[in-house]
Parts: sequence; structure tokens; C-alpha cells
Amino acid sequence: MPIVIIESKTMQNKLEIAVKEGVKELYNTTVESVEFQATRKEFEGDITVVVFALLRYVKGNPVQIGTAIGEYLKENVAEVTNFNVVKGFLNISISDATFVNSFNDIYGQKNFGINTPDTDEKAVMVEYSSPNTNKPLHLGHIRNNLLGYSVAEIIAASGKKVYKTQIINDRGIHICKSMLAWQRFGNGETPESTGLKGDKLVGNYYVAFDKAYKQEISQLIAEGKTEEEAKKAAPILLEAQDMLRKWEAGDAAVVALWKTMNQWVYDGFDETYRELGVNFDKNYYESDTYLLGKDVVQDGLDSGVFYRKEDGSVWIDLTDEGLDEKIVLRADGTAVYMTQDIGTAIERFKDYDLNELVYTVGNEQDYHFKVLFLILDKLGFDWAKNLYHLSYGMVDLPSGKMKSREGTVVDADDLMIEMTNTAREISQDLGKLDGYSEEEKETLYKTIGLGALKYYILKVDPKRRILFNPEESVDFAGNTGPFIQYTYARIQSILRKATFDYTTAINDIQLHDKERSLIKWMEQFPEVIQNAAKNHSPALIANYTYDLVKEYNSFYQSVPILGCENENEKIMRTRLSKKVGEIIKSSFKLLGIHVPERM
RNA sequence: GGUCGCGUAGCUCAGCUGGAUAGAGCAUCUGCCUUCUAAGCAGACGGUCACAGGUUCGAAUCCUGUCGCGAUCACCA
Repeated sequence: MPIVIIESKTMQNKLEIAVKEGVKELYNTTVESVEFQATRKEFEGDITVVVFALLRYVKGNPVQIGTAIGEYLKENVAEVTNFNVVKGFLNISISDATFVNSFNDIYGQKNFGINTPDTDEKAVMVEYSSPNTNKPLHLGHIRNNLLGYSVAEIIAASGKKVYKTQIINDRGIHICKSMLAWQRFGNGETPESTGLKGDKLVGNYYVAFDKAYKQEISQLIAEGKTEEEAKKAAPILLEAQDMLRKWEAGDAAVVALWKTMNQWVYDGFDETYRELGVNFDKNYYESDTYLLGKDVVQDGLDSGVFYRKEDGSVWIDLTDEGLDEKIVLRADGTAVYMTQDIGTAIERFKDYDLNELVYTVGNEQDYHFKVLFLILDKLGFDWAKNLYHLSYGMVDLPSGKMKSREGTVVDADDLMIEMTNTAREISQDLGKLDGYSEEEKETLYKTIGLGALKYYILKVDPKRRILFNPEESVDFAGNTGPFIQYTYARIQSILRKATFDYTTAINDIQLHDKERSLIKWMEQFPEVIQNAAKNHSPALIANYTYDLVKEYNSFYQSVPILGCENENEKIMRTRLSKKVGEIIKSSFKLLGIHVPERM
């Protein structure tokens, strides 16, 4: 069953009113709502009234009722040319002229389906990525980034102002570990001196730390300590903890090194983000926000939302909601993760005129966000109900989870290069790029390779886990990004070769069934965007685009467009092709995928 | 153990607020490049929608239970 509302809303509304009137006239009863659906391919007709649903209001035989209503519609609605009734389904045929008019209308709209932000509407903030600064980005971040970016684009296209943001976890023991290892084993290495990307360099020292740490643990165990004790007593760890304390105390040397190394990482991340095609309007840094939220804890204590235990730690009791008790402030008065998140959320609503905040974070934190949203609600923030956790499943490898220790982490930069290489090989084999410069070709390989990767990840429902097999690289044929890009490229080729004037509207033409069907698909595009925005789901956009392209290909590859003998048909087919191309482009823009003019 | 999520063709996935004979791609097999780009098109093969009950004119979809997989239940972030 294709998607929902098939006719433009107005057509459906018109039919709904007509059906209601018909029922009133025929049966003298009032109908509250009429259920419509797309007519299935095997039946004749465009839109179907589900007569079963009317049986609540009108008692009787569904076929007889359907037939009577069908007759009424044919008599009274100009656009209805015919009807048939199968079981409890009244299939209605709509005139070609209606479709052609609808298409002319769509064709005339510049950014069909894409809404500009309503200035009265408050904004939506979308947080995604939010990396730690001790390791390079990996496959998991790619899914996160693609999802977050795409959802932000989709919400923007649905007509809301959007701010994209990330919170960078630049503070804490993890970065101190890298810093310490760099001091010990680094010999003054820098990204410049080594030619390594900054995030890679810092990541290497994090690994070096871990190695040294493990050695010390083994040593201590050999000296008779238990594993537990050894893990806590390893000198290098103690030193890292000491470094964190110095950082918190503002020690000049430590802070300077921290700044330097973090900057290396940011430069590295920026490069990865640029390659991936994502960006941010605002960065938050944990080093600025980690103390936030503590004053709110006091407010919560005053209002009785929180309570203090004997040791001085502060808690919230959520057992009434079926959850646990949760700590919000340690006995020593320092913040925990939850405290920071409370503070950061409040800060963001202060910084921007927000109505909604979306957190793109993996599903292992479902519980955390459930609790966070509940706490904010209990603290009395009315926007708490507009917080949304865009939760997504892990990306698994055939060997299971990605583990840095076992070297199974799929590096983001490496993966993008690999995808580009595969695209290059396939392209060169096909050899269709005469006249393209090397530079243009390289750009194109990137476009296609990343198109394959992004589509592959985004077409899957966010909730589902993804199994990623690096051995069988992502497909370039079938339901893939390149397939859709390819259709776009072919359409551009048609438009380049169309020397006649196809911009004039055709009003009187007999449409092929598949053209009617294609127009129905187009009519749904705005609805699909709204739906995707509501459900935070790029997958809806991806699958819609694929279906549209399938429909387009299956007709226009069996029938000539430019070589068409009938002038009007030639113009109509070219116009339809052009609009399909535009919709592909818009739709892929929402997924963060570029479309090539040739490929 | 409690809570949450997932389970659809050999594989990867669609399937909107319940609707007609559950759809694609990959893989396997058959056709189609002197015609707008064959990364394509047309077709064949492939299903007890995990299982069992329930709700109703009608259930992959909603409810209950069972099984399987995963996540989570830290004074870690």
C-alpha cells in the first residue's frame, strides 16, 4: 500500500464533503468522517472510499451503499469520471484534467513542499554528534551526525527555525589521559610535525595511555595486588587524576596544554564534519557547562522535588513513576551527568527563544533522558514536554560491537575514503565521464560514495540497529543513494538535450496511467516532509524518494520522452521529468546528500 | 529480576491514525544496450509477518501472555 493521502488535500476534502452530502441525501444520516485511501494498482480508480467504515452510520450491504454513493459522486462531482465497487471499497476515477491542473500547480512552485520558517513560531534546537575530545569520530558518530543533521534539515523544511548544536565533552579524565601520555611519550609531536589529523594524533595518545596503564596494572598484580587494587593504584592513573584536579584548579600549564590539544582535535573534527557535510550553528563546551545546574538543585530542594540524604547527597525519588531514585548532586557537592544536563537544557532555553529541543543520542541512554525530562517537568519548566530524545540503535559489525581495544572501530574518515574509492572504481569501469576534468571526477566520486553511505544509513528506521559489514561494502545498485542520483543525472541529461520549449503548461492531454500515478506521488511530497518532521524520521523521506524514482523509471524507460511523436506528450513528459528531478534534489538535500549533474 | 526497544522472503529493509491478494532491493534464474545514460528496465523464484490468545465486519499494525535478541537499572559521561 503506497502512502496516505493520494489526492491533493483539496480534492480529498471535496470528495469528503460530497460523500457526506450524498449519504445525507440517500440515507438521511449524518456521517462524521469518511475514510480514504489510495486505490491499489490492480483496481481501476485513483482514490478509494472505505465503505466498511461508513457502516457505522449506514446499515446495509456495503456493495449497495458503495454503488449508491458512487452514482451520487459521478452525478454531482465534476472531477469524478467513473467508479467501481469491490467488496466494501468504492474506487473512484478522477479526470485527467484534474491531475494535469494539479501538476501544473506543483510545477509552478519554486520550492515545492519546502516551507520557510514561520516567524511567529519559536525555534527548535537539534543537538547531535557531541563527541569526546580524546578519540576520532567513528561509524557510530556517522549515524548520529547523519540523523541529527537530516532531522534538523527536515524540521527546517517543515517551516520551523532550527539551530543545530553539539556539546563537546572537552573536559574530564579522558582528555587528561591523552595529555599525560603526550607529555610522557610525545617528544613534542604536533599535527604539523607528524602530518596526522589532530584528532587522530590525540587519539593515539589515548591508546598509548591505555597501554601504559595496562602494563602498570600487570606489574602491580605481579607484585601481589588484586586486579581491583591495581586498577586504582596504577601510578599513571593517579597522575591523570592529579592532572584533572590541577585543571579544575586552573593550573596555567595544564590548562594551556589542554587548550592546545583540544584545538588539534577540533581542527580534526572540523575536517571530518566538512567531508561528511554536516555543520553546527552553535557549539557548547562541557568545560563551560559542567558546573551548571547546581543552583537549580537548590531550587528543587526548596520546592521539595529533591531531598537530601544524611551524607549530604541530593536525590529525586521517581518510584511513583515506576523509575528509581536518582542522584542529582554528590555528597561533596559536585555535579553528576544529570545535573549538567539539567543545567544545560535550562541554559539553552535562556540562550535561544526555543520551543523544542531534540537530543540525538544513542538508545543506550533512553533511561537517562526519560529521567531528565521527568525531572525538568517536575521542576516546573513548561517546555519540558517539548524535549525529544531522538534515540537510535547501535551500529553493529558482523563481529559484534565496535571495540577500540580490539581494533574493530570503523574510523569515520577511513570509511568515507573507502566509499569514495569504491565509487571511483565503479565509475571508471562504466566510463561515462568524458569531458570531465580530474577534479570534477574526484568531486563526483565523493558525491556518489557518500551518497551511498548516507542513504544506506538513513533509509533505516532510527530505532533499529544497523548491521554494517565493512567486507561487503555498501551497495551502489538497487535501493541505494547512487540509484536515485543516477536517475537525477539522467533527467538532467534529458533537460540538456531538450531544445524545445517545454515550459508552457499543457491543459488538455490524455495521461498514461503511470503518469497519473506519478502525479499522485508528487502531490504527497509536502505531506511526507511534515510527517518526517513530526516523527523525526529521515527514513520516511528516503523511502518516499525511492518509490517515486521507481515509479518514474518504470514508465519513462519503457516509453520515449524526447523522441515522443506527440508534441503535447513530449512536453508533458519532459515537464514531469524535470519536476521529479527537482523533488529528488529537495528530498536528498534533506538527507544531506548531493545530486550530480552527470554520473 | 524490573524497565525500554526490536523480531516481516536465504540476506538487508519498507509497510502512515487497523482495510482489498503483505511490498522493494540484494542473491538465484529469463529476456532487453543501432533509440533521451544498462549504476537501468521487464519477468520468474522466494512469506504461517517469532509464537499463542484477545478486541472486530477486517490485525504485520491495537491489547495480554510466552519465547528469542539487545539496551539499561553507577556518587561514569
